[in-house]
This record gives sequence, C-alpha cells and structure tokens, in this order.
Amino acid sequence: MPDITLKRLAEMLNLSISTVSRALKDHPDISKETRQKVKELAAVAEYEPNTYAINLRTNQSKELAVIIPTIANDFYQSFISSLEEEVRLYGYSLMMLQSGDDPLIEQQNLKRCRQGRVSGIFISVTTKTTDIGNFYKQGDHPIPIVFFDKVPAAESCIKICVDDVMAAAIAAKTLIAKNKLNILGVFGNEELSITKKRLSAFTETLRVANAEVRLAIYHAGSINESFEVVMSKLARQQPDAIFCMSDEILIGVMKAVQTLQLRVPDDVGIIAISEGQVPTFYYPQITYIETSGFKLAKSAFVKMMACIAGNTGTHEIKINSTLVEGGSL
Amino acid sequence: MPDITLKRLAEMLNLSISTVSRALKDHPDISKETRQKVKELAAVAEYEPNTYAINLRTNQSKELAVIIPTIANDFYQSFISSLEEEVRLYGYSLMMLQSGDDPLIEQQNLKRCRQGRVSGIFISVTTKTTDIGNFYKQGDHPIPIVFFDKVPAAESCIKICVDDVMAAAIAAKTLIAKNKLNILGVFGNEELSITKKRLSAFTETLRVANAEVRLAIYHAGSINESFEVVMSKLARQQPDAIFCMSDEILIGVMKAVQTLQLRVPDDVGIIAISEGQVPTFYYPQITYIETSGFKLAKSAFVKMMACIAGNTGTHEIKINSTLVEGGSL
DNA sequence: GTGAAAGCGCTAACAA
DNA sequence: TTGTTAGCGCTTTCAC
Repeated sequence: MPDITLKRLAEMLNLSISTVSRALKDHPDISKETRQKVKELAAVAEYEPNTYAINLRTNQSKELAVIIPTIANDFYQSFISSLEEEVRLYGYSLMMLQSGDDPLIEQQNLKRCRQGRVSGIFISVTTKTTDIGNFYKQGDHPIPIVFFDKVPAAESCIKICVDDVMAAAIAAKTLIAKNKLNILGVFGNEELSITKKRLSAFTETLRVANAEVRLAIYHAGSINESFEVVMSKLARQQPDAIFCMSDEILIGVMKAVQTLQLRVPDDVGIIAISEGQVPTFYYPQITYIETSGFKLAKSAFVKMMACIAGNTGTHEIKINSTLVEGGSL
Repeated sequence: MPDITLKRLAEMLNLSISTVSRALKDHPDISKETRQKVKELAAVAEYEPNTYAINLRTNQSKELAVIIPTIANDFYQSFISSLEEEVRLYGYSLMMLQSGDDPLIEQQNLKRCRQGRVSGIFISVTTKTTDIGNFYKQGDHPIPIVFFDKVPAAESCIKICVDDVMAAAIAAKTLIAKNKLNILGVFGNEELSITKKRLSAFTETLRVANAEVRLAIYHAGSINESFEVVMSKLARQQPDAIFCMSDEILIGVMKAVQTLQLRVPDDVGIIAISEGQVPTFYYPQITYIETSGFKLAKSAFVKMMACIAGNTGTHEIKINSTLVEGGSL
C-alpha cells in the first residue's frame, strides 16, 4: 500500500487536492460537511502530512538544534532535558549534536544545521572557539543562534548564561555568615573564563566582607586532581570550610573527605556551585549554589521564539543562582 | 541576497540545472572542466543543498530519532552520547525525544517521528508500555524500530539490551569468590521486569554456588528509600557485603554507609551493577558490573543500518557485562 | 557531454 | 464553496 498523500485522499473523495488540504486545516471556506468527510477519511487512512514537502513549500521548519561539547555532564543534561520538553510543547523537534569540545566538529555540526535548514540553533561553544564570524552566513534568512553557558566574548550575539559572579559571591557571603574564616577554595582549570570569573568574584567578596579571612586557592582539572589537592593540602591548611567551584571538584573533594574520615560539617564545612544532583548524593546533603540548566533552558527557548518571530531585543541575559541549604556547613 | 539554489548557480554559469546537479555529485557524464567550474562557484557562493527538497524527491532522509523516558540518567546519557557520535560519523542526524515515562507522550513522539519521516527510531519504552501494535503503521515503508534497554515482551521486534541475568550472576559469583557469605541485596521497584530478572539471577546464582550463604533482600524505589533501607536494616543484618542493583541504589547505600561511618571494604563490602560513573565518585572506588550504554549504542546503530539496508536478521541481542574491580570488596 | 521536462507532496494565489 | 495552477529545490529519465 502506498503512503497516503493529499492526492490519494482527493481521489478517494472525488475532491481536489486543495479542497482536501484546506479542509484538513479548518479553512473557513470549506463547508462543514466536506471538512467532516475529509477529516474522517484522513483519520481512518492514517494520513500523515509530509513534513519535507511542507518545509520545502513554506521555506521554514519546526526543527531546532542544540550543539554542546558533550551531553555527559549534569548541567547540559538538565539543560537539554528541559529544552526538549519546552520545544515539544511548542510543536518543535530538537536535533542534538555534540562537538566533543572540538572546534572542527563544531563547524561541521553548524554546517549540518544549515543544510538541515533548522529554524534555530542553541549552542554552547567549545573552550577553543574564539572567532564566531563563520557562525553566521550571509543571506536573507540567517539562522537565529542563541548562545548559552559557554558563550563567545563577542558583543553582537544573543547569549544566556549563569551569573558566575553572583553565584561565587553568594558562596563567599554564606561562608562569612557561617563564620568560616579559614577557607580552602578549589577551582577548575585556570585558563577557563568560568574559572576566572568565579575566582575573582569569590576572593573579592570575601575580602570586602571580612579582612580577617584566610584563603588558600588551588586548581584542579579533574575529579582526581581535586581529590589529590585535598589529600595533600588539607593537613597543612586545616581549613574550617572547603569551597568547590563545580560538581567535578565537589566529587573529588568529597572522595578525599571520606578517605580522611572527616565528619561534615563538624570537622570541615563544604559548599559548592553545582547543578544540584551531586549534592544529594551525600549525607548530610551538600549546601550549594544552584546553576541548574533548567532556568537557562526556559529562558533560551523564550529568546529563540522571539528571534524566530523576528524580535531580537536584549543581547545578554544572566540567570540568577540561589542558595540551597544542605547540612554541610 | 536570496539563498543559493541549483537554479541560481545554473544561471550564473549559463548551464542547465541538471548539469550543475550532476557536476556537484561527480557524475561521470560531466566534463572535468565543467565539474571544476561548478564546484568552484558552489564553494565561493556557499551553496548548501536543500535537504527538504532532496528528501522529498528521494523519499528518504538521513535523520534518525531516539525516544527515551528521560535523558536525566547516566545510562541513557552514555547511550545517547555514543549514539550521536556514531550517527554523525555516518552522516546522519539524531532527533532526541523524551517520553517522561508517559505512554501518551511516547505515542505523540512516535507520531512526530512518522510525520518527520525519520529513517529509523531507537526507543526505550516506558514502564507502562505493553502493547506495541501501534508502533508500526501499515504501508510500504514501515519505519525501522530498534528497541533497546527497556524493551517490549513481544517476540517479533528487534531488541537490544543488557544481559541482566549475566550481570547479576557475575555479581553473585564475585561475592562468593571474595568469601562474602552474609549479603544484603538492595533491589529496585519489585514490579519492574529488570528487577525481577536481576533478582532471580542473583539469588539463583548464589544458591547454586554456595548453600551456606545468607541473603536478605530489600526493595527501594529511590535514592532515599535505598538510604533508609541500609540505615534501618544494617544493624540487625550485620552483612559483610551489600549488593546494589543500580546506580540509584548505590548512591543511597553509600550515603548510609558514610552516615554510619563504616569503612569500605573493611566493615562492609560493596558491589553494584552500574553504568560506571558513580562508582568513581567514591574512595575506594566501587567494584561494579558495567552496563554502559556505550556498547549498546554501537550495537543498536549497526542493527539500524542493517534494517535500513533492508536486512533485518537477528531479533534479540544481549550485551555482555564485565566486572570492573574497584577497591570496595 | 548537456539540456528539457516531469514530478516528489504540499500551499496559496487566483479563477470559477 | 471548490477547483486550477504554479512552483518550492531537487533528481532523474530521456532526448539531443
């Protein structure tokens, strides 16, 4: 049996293709009875409109794409999960592409999006992406791009990210409020802009709040490095609290805390900036400043819809973080 | 500037559309010089073939879809991550859809896939999906479906899943080999078929291997329930090892182990069936039987390519698990 | 070696 | 209220 098309339906009903087409979309021109008849047949014949034909004809699609370094990351996971939900609610579909943090693959993915004629692209760029000139192609209909999380420095693009300064500042203030004055701060790779932002906001906030505070800073690029930092520096430092810049670092720190048989929060307090999953893995649960992908996704989607509607507007959005109290401080 | 089409290129070169089309795909009929000229112009003009037109014309596409309950799960995350890589390497794109474990949304997603005329669907069904009759629609070109992980009971479908029996058996044998004879087994929701399979294989293997073994079984549907089980039953049971059926359960168990200040593996041994991420969050790392989505994804993709090529073949594939030694036993 | 023409399934302006 | 027609961008058969 061949696929059911408008033409087939029209033949079966002795109507023209356009009448069938209009009946199916409740065009007011078509009589009630005809509409009825057409819809009935379409239902029993299980007619499925051909999306390719529609997209070709109307020169637009209900497909969006998201490009991320890797999905194997709590933050992107929560972002994509929320985004997919939102996208589906609005009748769109979501194409998922990973760059593996490789600018070359990122470019290839961008090309695939263009060829696939997606209506919009959400992208968190690789750590090596500097120039975004070739993200946009000339033409009447440039594809709207919403940058999120890892965004380029360029001014002239739409970007949505976590307010790193705010998140780090909240962490610092919370530590001060709990009267923690001897702090070990474990941060990520020194080169990354996210590390720089969080580090400077953290130290600055501490400094302003209390001149007495003692702060030791270390960098760790992986769970294991973070583990090693605590294992090797804790004894000398004797901190009363440890600040973890990210989930990865938190995991390493907690591994060490357990190995050293330290009690949280009695022996040492813990606070982290986190997506929110990992802190619940411990007991007591870790106090954290949440940077969930959830809010980011909602905001990015709203922005995308605005872009598609031709309405650009604000160019940089920062998503607030909030403190989630656990029992670790 | 309008989008570049074959027609535009043809006009600019004073050639016919068909010549341009053929030149671009290295058709042997076309002379070398013409091919050269056409390709050069296409490159500088940044011609991007219109995928919708191609798909409409050829009645096929390079799009695949994956439907899962939720992406917020280590296993699906590793599955999708691997799948996307594979898919991309073969020039396909991957549409991602979540069902939220709701059969209704699952059906809607299936419909979207049909309308989107995807070339194939990977799906892990909801826990409530029983009938898969409406997964297939009549027609000349039914969309190939590869079921994975949570697969329907029906015989007549292609399914790929973890070998639950093998995984549980390995866990049991490992416990026996380490001379653990007083075991606490924490399993998931009793209703789920995965729980039933792992539970029966586990108990049966233990029984066969050593009649002396003492085994206490509990069920937990969440991290917290798993935590509670250990907190409330451990003292009475005094097990020398705990078996965790899944990552979720492992997390709860470890929370309790830490709360109770037990040393692993001295006070109690731990073994789990896991995707492989979570076991590295602890020190010593947890010994686990891996059920990573990685192998599953590769296998599912190969199967899909075979289906698309018209070659169906084997109908059920079980993916082996292997023991990954940590220091927790 | 190249071009003309038909047609994939659909929408929408224009006719009737 | 319904039908006719053109055409979206592409592939492919058949002429030349």
